[in-house]
Amino acid sequence: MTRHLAELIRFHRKRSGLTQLELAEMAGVGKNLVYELENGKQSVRLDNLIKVLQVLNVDLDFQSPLRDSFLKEYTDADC
Amino acid sequence: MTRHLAELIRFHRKRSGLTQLELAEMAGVGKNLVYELENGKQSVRLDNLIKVLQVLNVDLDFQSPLRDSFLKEYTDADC
DNA sequence: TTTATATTCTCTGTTTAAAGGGAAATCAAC
DNA sequence: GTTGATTTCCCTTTAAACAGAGAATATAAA
Repeated sequence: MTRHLAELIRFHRKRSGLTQLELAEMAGVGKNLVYELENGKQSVRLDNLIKVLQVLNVDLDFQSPLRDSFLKEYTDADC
Repeated sequence: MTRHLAELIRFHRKRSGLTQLELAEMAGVGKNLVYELENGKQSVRLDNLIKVLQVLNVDLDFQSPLRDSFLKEYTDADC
């Protein structure tokens, strides 16, 4: 799953014609972090990951197996 | 966006009938981390976030605006 | 009310992510 | 081959994430 993330980042970076260093600078993170992201490091900080993904125009979202219809009605209640 | 994440975690935790402490123990993280997640802390570690989301049966995925058809043909090439 | 439970929010020590530098290794084009 | 660019991987330092404990503040039920 994070192997997938690593490949995704490298894929989109290359597709954007950026080097690791360029991506790092655009994202405002260190060059080593981009290298580590592309090599499957799990324990990166979420905010740094998001900064990198934003440069690549990739956004992450959260999937629940619950039906939308159920979530909606559940949310309309208090909770 | 991370405000959204915070609410999402709290929502699914409550829906699961878990306390912050119980969720933390099931996920193998500290109780403070769950509290911080539910209060929008951005700089959490990705692996810890994933552990919490797994307990709640929420998975995260990555969305690219590129058409799947384009991605497929692009992947079939080298890159 | 009282009691129990949950959450909020502090503090402290340990661990480690991250940055920056640098050098070897890999890759590319010429 | 040579050259230049990129990536890999090392090191050191600094900042901060994290865990765990505890206390104060809700929250809710009896």
